[in-house]
Amino acid sequence: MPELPEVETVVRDLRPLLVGRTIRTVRVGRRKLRDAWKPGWGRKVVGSTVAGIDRRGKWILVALDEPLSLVLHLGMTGQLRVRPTEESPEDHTHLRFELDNGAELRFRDVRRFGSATLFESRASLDRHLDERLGPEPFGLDPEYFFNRLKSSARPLKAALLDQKLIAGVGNIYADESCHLAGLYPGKRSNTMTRRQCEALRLAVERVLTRAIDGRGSTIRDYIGGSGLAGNYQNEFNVYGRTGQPCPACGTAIAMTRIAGRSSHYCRRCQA
DNA sequence: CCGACGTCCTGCTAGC
DNA sequence: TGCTAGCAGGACGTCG
Repeated sequence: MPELPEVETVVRDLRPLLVGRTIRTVRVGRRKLRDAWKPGWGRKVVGSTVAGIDRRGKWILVALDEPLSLVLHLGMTGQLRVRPTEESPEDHTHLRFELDNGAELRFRDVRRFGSATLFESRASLDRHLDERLGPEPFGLDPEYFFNRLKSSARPLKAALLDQKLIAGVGNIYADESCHLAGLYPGKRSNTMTRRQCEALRLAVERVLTRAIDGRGSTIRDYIGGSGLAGNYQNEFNVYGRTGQPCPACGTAIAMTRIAGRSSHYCRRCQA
């Protein structure tokens, strides 16, 4: 579920609750996440103090005592929250990091597409991120964006979901960005003009910024690090609005399958 | 190399 | 009311 705005919200929510706290114990659930938490990591993490928490694309990076980093991905249904230790954990809670103040960080993920791993050097963390992620969408170089889009015949939708091209965009914000830019998500990316690339680049920035301002979007599972739901789902122009009127022109929003994902758009506004 | 598609997993719900 | 096929915000591997 969570795309960049949701991950950013989780990180901002958790920062004041985690930074400066020391990890006392780690408890691991039986069922495996996509990348299994390795036995032995718990021992390495205990006694570490959280130095910071940040985001890169949809990845959450928790800096511990040098050179350790806890790296989490929420997948489709991941939730990361701090709760009182005495409160019994919900089903599908896979990891619990007990802190030094009577609270614990909990990672819960119903579908288990998420992951939680420990990196033991700055170099290995950087390699992991560099192998998977392109630049962040904010302040993206227009020339880079244009060149990358021109070099591939895949649909725009596939390009926007490609984390190596831009980090952090997912299905919701790809659709919303295409609508704001007036571009059909199935349009071949190598048919884009410079002007269209620029419109798309700015649309992505604007949509993501507004979504962050709204604390992300809650469709079903998403909650922030403090347990609050997002609000941006109320601002959607196309996503999940099949058959409802386009806010710009009133035409019924259409839905189709592009790049293997449900894609929502306005036939009239987007070409 | 590229793009299309299947797969991982569980829970909810639309439709019968 | 009860059942089930299909779908869900992501990422990665495989196939042609």
